[in-house]
Amino acid sequence: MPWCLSMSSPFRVRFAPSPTGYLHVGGARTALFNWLLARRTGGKFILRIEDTDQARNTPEAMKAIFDGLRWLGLDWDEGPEVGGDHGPYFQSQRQSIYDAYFQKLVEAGRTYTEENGAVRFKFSRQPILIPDLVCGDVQFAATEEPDMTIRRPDGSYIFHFVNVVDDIEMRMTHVIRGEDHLSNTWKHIDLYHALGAEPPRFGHIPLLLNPSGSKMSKRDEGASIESYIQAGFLPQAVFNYLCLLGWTPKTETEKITQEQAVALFDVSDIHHSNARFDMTKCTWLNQQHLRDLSGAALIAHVRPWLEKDGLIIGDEGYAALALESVKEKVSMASEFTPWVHYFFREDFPIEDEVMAKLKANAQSPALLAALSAGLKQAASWDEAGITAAVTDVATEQKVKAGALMPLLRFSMSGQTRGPDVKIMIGILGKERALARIERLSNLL
RNA sequence: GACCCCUUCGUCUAACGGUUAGGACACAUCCCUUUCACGGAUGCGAUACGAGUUCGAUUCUCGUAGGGGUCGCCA
Repeated sequence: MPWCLSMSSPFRVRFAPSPTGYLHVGGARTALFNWLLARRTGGKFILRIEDTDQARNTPEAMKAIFDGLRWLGLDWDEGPEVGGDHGPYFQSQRQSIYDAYFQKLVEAGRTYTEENGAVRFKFSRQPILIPDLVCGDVQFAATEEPDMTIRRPDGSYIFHFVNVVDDIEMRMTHVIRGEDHLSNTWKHIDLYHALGAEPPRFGHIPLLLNPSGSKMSKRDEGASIESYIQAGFLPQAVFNYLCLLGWTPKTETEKITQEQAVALFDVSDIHHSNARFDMTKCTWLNQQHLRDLSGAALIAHVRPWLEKDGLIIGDEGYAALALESVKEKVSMASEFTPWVHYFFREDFPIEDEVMAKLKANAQSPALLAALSAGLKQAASWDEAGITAAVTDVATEQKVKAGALMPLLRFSMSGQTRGPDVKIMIGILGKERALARIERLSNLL
């Protein structure tokens, strides 16, 4: 049994972003691991907005955080738009709480005021041990750093202070965060002790690096969650890929569902070293998940991109067949259009390559005419009936059936790539198929 | 500069003292095939370096090098 299930009190973990940009992929993964821990243990996942820096906060950034987390399926049990017993969940609304805790520190004699009014916290200057869930015991010697400022001259508080106060007030039991915080954690523990509180269990997860090995920055491909939404990724695929960066589920395949991740997650399995981001593998995983979609779900996922490209989905049953016929050939929602556009319009272009191939063979017009006549006689308009009709034409024209297939493909789609020809013809229907052979013949 | 974390194929990783160091992505070749893809097969390819402990180190210890992080009146 994982260590986490043997503990009695319910876990309380949080994600505490500051709304100063977009939702960063590294932050999303931190949120993901916290969420997994909560869901795995039946605990609570809390969202807290650290918006103490009024100058840099934006409503857009706040929306990006909410949208991004929800898109990934990381729902929070307490926090903005949800509520909870430990609110408010915006630091900008918790000034009085901070004032009260600050007073405790003053009374304990652990503060002093600078000439300009800023207030510093007196470090205990004792060695401090961090029993880290991921890194193990990390020992910091008594510090020689200057005491830490916790309150500005204007009365507002610094990150380290509000972060600790909120984690105490919100009853956090575990803090899973990026390893970039490890070097400051002893300061937080010092604060917990000064406030007479028991520190939570810490777990510092490795950082996400870009392909060249440095910390993911704003400009790096895939840095914002929004970019995945816009690129046509499936949230379950991005969720899956993020799981794989820093953690290995003990499964046969790397493709896992959210449910599997929840069932298998264990903090003690989190890796110790940083991981580089690989968009190619993320894309591959998207393809794997895309194949699981069908019918209405597939249409819902792809529709925005088809409509953006001017294609109109009429009958959903027809559209589902069209999309399913090519879903294994693409890896992203944004890639469907060139594979399916001819299903949704009659005026599709005929590629130059197609015309060249047709004109290179003097038999093309005769074969097209024969196919038209043969298909008109097809006993049934399904794969078997179409196959039989084409075979008959091939026999009669003394060619291999394989030689006729490209002609049909060209007629139906005007291009060289697409789904299986018989499937394609079946979906289009007899009337349209014959009309398209006619149309191509007239162009020769 | 001080302190902290890390180091297995190009990338993500498996191995918790004993394996011909395994898998996935990528790449290459082949098979399948009307196209593209999927699928299947094969190939390519790694324990940073140096000591030590041990019968035996990818695994434990130390050193070196390299990478990352922290040291704000940012979060």
